[in-house]
Amino acid sequence: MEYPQLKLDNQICHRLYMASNRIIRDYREPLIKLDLTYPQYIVMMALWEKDGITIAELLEKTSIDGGAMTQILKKMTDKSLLSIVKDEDDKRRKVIKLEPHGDELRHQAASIPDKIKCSFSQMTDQEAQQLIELLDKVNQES
Amino acid sequence: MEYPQLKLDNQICHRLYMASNRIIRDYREPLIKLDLTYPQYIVMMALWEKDGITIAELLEKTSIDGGAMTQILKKMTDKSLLSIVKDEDDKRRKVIKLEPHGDELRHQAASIPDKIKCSFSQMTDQEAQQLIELLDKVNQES
DNA sequence: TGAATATACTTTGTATGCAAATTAATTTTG
DNA sequence: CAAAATTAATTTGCATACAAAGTATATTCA
Repeated sequence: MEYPQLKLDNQICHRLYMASNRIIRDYREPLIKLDLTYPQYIVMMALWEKDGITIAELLEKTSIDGGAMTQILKKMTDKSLLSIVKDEDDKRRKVIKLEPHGDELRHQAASIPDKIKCSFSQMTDQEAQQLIELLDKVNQES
Repeated sequence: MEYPQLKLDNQICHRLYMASNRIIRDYREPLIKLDLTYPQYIVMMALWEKDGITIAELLEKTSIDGGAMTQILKKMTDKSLLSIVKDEDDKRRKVIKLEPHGDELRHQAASIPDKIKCSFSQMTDQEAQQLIELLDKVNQES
C-alpha cells in the first residue's frame, strides 16, 4: 500500500470515534426512560455534583460546546429539570439551579452506570482503569 | 456523595466523549485545506484502501450512520471526489468509485497522520498501542 | 409463482458539535 | 473616566448521529 499511515486500521482516531459513538448509543436506551439525551445526562451529572454553578463552569466541567449548551439548557428548562437564573453580581453570568424534578432524577439515574458496564464487558477492571489513564493523556492540553 | 458512580470523573464514557470530540476538532485544521470533514475523510480513507465498494461495505468499514452516509456521499459527489454508480447485478446496491480528484487527494492527505500525532504527544508509542487495543475491546460486539 | 421477508438505500425529524458573528456587561488602559 | 479589550452567553449556518419510516429490489417459501 502506497501510504500505510492512511489505513483506517492504523487510526487511533477512528477507534475513538467508533467507541464514543457506540457508548453514547448504548446510553440511549437507559436514558430514554429518563427523557434525557447523553449530553443532557452529562449536564445533570455535573449539577448533581455541584448545584448552582454558572454556565461557564458547566461548560468547563462537561466539555460541551457553548453554542450547544444554550440549546440544551433551554430544553432542560422546558422539561422542568432546572432553571436559569441571572447572576446579580455579574449580569453577564447565569446560574443554573436544579429544580425538584431534576434533583430527584438522580435516584433513577443511579442504576445507569451498572447497566452500561456491559459495554465494557470485554475488559477487566484493571484494563478499564488503564483506559481511563490513557484517555486522560489524550484529553490533556498539550 | 450519595451516588459516587454518578461522578463525572468516574465516567469512562465522558472521557471517550471528550477525547473523540477533541481529536476530531484537531483534524479540522489539516482537513479544511482538503475541503473535507472528518467523516468525509474516513470515507476517503476507506476508498483509498479499496475502491469500487458498495455503500453497505463502506458503512461496515467506517461505522458511519447509514442515514448520514447518503448525505455525505451526496456532498462528496458534488465536490467531484467520487461517483455513485448503480450495481447492475443487484439494483438495490450502489457502488462508489473514486474520481480522479478524489484519488489524487491521497497525496495531500499523506502528511495528515503525522500532524495529528501532536494530539497524542503526551503518550509514548507503546501507550498508543495499548490504547488501540483497549479501544478495540470497547468496539467489540458483546 | 405469488405473498411474505429481507436487503440496500433514502428520507425525515430531532439533537448535538463546531466555528464565527453578535450582544451585553465588565474590566483594563491610556 | 472613556475607549479598547475581555468575558459570558446567544445566535446562525453547516455537518453529522441516530431512530424510525419509506421505497425499491431481491430472495424465500408456502
